[in-house]
Order: sequence, then structure tokens, then C-alpha cells
Amino acid sequence: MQLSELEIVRREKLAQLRAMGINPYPADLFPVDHTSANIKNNFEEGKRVVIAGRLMSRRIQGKASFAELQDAEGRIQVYFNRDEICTGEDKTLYNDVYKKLLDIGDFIGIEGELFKTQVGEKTVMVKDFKLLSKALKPLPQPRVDAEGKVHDAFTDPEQRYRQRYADLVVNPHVKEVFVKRTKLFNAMRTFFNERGYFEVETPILQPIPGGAAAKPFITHHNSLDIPLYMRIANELYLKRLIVGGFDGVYEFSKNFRNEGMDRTHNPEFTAMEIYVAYKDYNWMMDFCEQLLEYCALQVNGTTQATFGEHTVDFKAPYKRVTMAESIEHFTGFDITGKTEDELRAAAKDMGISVDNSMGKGKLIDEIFGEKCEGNYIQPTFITDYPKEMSPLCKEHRDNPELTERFELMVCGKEIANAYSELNDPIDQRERFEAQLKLADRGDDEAMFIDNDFIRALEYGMPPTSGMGIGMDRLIMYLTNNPSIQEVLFFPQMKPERKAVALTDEAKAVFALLKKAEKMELSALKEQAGLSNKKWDKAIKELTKNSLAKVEKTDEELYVSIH
RNA sequence: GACUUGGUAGCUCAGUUGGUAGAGCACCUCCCUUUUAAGGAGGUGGUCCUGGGUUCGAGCCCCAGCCAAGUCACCA
Repeated sequence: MQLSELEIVRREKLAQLRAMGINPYPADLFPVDHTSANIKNNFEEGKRVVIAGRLMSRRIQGKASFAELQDAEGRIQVYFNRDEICTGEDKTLYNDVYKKLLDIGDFIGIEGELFKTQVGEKTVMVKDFKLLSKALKPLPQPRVDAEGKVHDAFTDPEQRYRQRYADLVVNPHVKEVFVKRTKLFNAMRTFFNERGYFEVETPILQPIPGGAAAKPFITHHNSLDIPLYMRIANELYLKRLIVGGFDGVYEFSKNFRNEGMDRTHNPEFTAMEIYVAYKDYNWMMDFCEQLLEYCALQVNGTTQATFGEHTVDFKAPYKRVTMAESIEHFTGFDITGKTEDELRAAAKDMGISVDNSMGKGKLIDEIFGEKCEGNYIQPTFITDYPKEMSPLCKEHRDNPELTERFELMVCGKEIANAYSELNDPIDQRERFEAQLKLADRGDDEAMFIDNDFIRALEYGMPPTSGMGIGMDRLIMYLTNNPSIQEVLFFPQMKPERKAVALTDEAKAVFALLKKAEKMELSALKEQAGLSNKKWDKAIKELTKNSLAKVEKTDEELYVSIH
């Protein structure tokens, strides 16, 4: 590996520390008893504290120095004074260890006393300190000036996502997003648990990827010798549990879809699904708006959330509009009672591209997606979707062409999807078969038939309402982030770079060398068992790529890992 | 998948018509005992994303590729 000058300097400091008998990575517990936050909140002049964290900035002025220590809760100023730390004649702890051998990014533990500086800053006067972990790579160092302007911000999205650890260290606002994310999950759990609903886990590796229209990841189980799919949804398993007698079950579900990536789609994402027996989708709408109002309050302390140019209010209740009303409102076209051909012609007139694989449901969905969806900024329930595009949803009690389904739209995007669940096993089989026909017409997202799921329904499932919420999307709204990558710790990225391409001979030599770290050149050559020519080529390749180093002492040649 | 923009020091960024690679911060050396983005003086640091091409000469022009962001398409 090629080291920068800064990295080499830090490795040299590491060696010097060791030479002084200081372990840069000590094993023993450090008895922390305060954090930066509770020092500031409960400040007491002269109080003794033990704190630990990363050294994040230093202002050295000869025999004294101010620095900032960052822990999990924020930063606190610390004051290093030579004569406070080194009470005797030996001043090396300050002059050498602190001033020369510590770096920004190092973890240190501090024992000290609280005081306020002449300008009133709450500060820890260091009485003793200990290196807890040396950082070998320099962190980016954004700084904020008196006007709140950030200098040298660490902003490159590629580096921030690939090195989220560094992003989190230096960008407090990034950490805040993830704190809110966890608050959201906790709020939902609390809301559900208080109502007696039961958190469960269902399979991620599934023999049939069901519950949604999407392309799955496929994998293979070796000893069973069967294909398995990573789940695209957990719906069908949760409903099996309702069949099994639970009144309400929910799961935060990591789902996987083998589709495109963009700023709102990551190959793995988190959905929450909940199913409650003896309820219908009208009840679920009430439940949903109560839930989101509660979550917004828990996360942000207010029901209002800013998203880009919009201010969204999650305070219940939300408007409810049927899909037919919505389409009529925005296009003037009434879809009720229209044939597939009439719908296709209407869509064409609206300038929507259509093809013959599209059935009635898909056509209506296209019209809605194109002309209506984007207009709903404030939370709005869109209800009563066409039957064809909702194969797991109960037929509408008043209209056999429709289903009892709603989606919740916010800022023109869907964040929740809910049904009165289909529990008629014969109807369910017919819907699956209709999906097969769609697949034959070329719809590559049509659902598979899940016979085991139908068998479960045949035992009887109580009337049930279910809802799914896109957790990533919801937290994007609650934290004003237009990109899903900002709300995932580790968004999927293409691999960073190809490994150094080595010949097989060079790889073999390197493997031998790695075990020993350093060995005599002649011994390594003998172990490698290569011809002179091949040996020469292999060792030159390794040294050229800075993987190995050849050193000459008085009587021997040594090879070591670089 | 298409298009647009970008990739230069650890970080943020300049880089003129194609003519010896720059700044600020960081880092290193020296001075400095209550400061607060930035004390003073001096210094080090580069695979200009990769590979080809044009040229006497390429960070810059051309071609191909890699990675990212954005827009669109597709997809929930």
C-alpha cells in the first residue's frame, strides 16, 4: 500500500511512543465517568471528571494548549498545561507525548478538573491523560467560524458514503440523521407494542419471493441444492401468522430488490409491515394517521416537517380521495366502467406511452402515476385501486372492479400501502392465476403462485387489514434528505477499485511472505520452488507494486512485507 | 440504459492559448501559559482517476474505460 507523507509521519510517531514504553493500543478499561454533554449541562467549577474521546482540534501556545475532545455526545474543550500535567522535573509527557506524538483523531482518556476560561468557555483542566488509541490516517478537518460558516467541509458524497465512519466523525449533522432514524423505529415499536401488537421475524431466504411485484435476488442453498430468493416483501409470511392466531403482528423487514439504483432506490431497504385481525382498510387509515402523527412528534418534536421547498404536516386527519376521483379531478376523465381499450385510448390522448402488455390496472396506474401522484404534497390517502394491480387485496365491498386498498402519498410519493387483506382462498388462487396470464403477456414483475400461502388461507384467515410503510422514504421526509443514501449508513456502491492484478507466481510468493512477514530471500526462493526466471519475475512484480521490500544487511538479503 | 457535470496534496478548491503543478487549512521545525475557523517565522507534501492517441511538449485537446453526482427512462 502506498502511504502518504502524513501517514508515514504517524507511523513514525507510533514507533516512538512504543519506544518510550507507551502502548498506543492499550487493552485495559478506561474508567469514564462523564460525557461532554453532562459536563456542559451540570457544570460545577472544580469538579473532578474522567472523560474519553477523540482529539479533534488543538491550539498550542508553548507551554499551554487548548484542544477539543469529541465523544459520542459532542465536544468539550480541554486545557493542557505543561506544569499541571508534569508536576516534577520531567516534562516529556507534555513536551513530547502531547505536543509531538499525539495527532488529531487519536483517542485519549483525560482526568481533570472543570473550570471556565477568561472568555467563559466550559473547560476541563487536564491533570493526567492517557493515549487510548492512535489514529494512523488523518481525518478531514472541517471547522466552523464565528459566523457559522463551515470551512473545508467534508462533502464529497462518494467519499462520505464509502467512508461513512469518517463522515460520522466529522459531520455532526450526519449523525443526527441516524439518531432520528433510530428514534423513528423506536417510536413505531412503542406505538404498536402499546396497542398489544406483536413484533415477529420471518424468513429472508424464501423459496418463492412473494408479497410484491419486483425482481428478486436469487441465491442457492448447497445442501438442499435448491434456489432461494432474498425476500422482496414479508406480507405472505405475516398473514400466515394471522392464520396461526395472532391478532396483530408486525416486522421491520429488510427487503431486497434486484432493480435499478437511484436517489430513491437502494437494492436493500427497510419496510415495516403490520397486520391486524378483524380490521379493515378504513380502520387502518385512522391508525396510519395516528401513527405518523405520533412518529413525527417523537422524531422532530413537531408534526411539521420541511422537505425541500415543502412543509409537510403529519397532523391527523389526512384527506381521503378515491383513485377515480383523483384521475377525474386532474384529467377530467372518468375511469369508472371503462373497457381496457377505452382506457388505453384515453392514456394515449394524455400523452402517456402504452403497450399491449398493459392490462386495465396497469393503465389506470400509469395515468395516476403520470397525472395525479405528483400533486399530493400534504399527506393524502388515495383509495380504491383497480383490482388487477392488487392481487392480494380484498375486492371492494361496493364495486367488484376495485379493491379495498389505500396508499398514503406525501410530496408526490407513496410512503404507505394498505389493504383489507384478501382472505378468500379461492379468489386468491384466481388472482394468482390472473398474474400468471399477465406474466405470459410480458409483465416480468407479475407474482408467482404461492400454494403454501393458499393452503394457509384455506384453514381460514380472519378479516384482516395490513399496511406497509417504506421506512427509508419516511425518514427522508422527516430529516429533509432528498437522497436515500443519506439515510442509510452504508448505501450500496460499486466496488471501489480492482485489486492489484498479480500473476499466480507472484501471488504464491506473497502468500508465503505474508505468513512470515520477513524472511531470508534465499529461503523464500527455495520455498516458492520456482525456476530462477519465474522467481525473478515474481519478486520484481511484488517490489514494483510496493507489496514487498528487499533489504540488504551485511551478509544476507531479507524480504519483508512492505 | 441515455444524457449532463465532475475526479488535481490528508480536506476544500484554483490552474490562463497546450509551455517548470498552485492556494488556504492540515502536517513538519522553531518561538509562544486562559485561546477559540485563521498567533508568528520557515519548510515538506502530487500516479493531476486509468489506458491509449495528437504534439517538440498534455492537468488542459482527441478516443476508450473506471468511479461518482444530477436529469431522464425503467422500477415502487
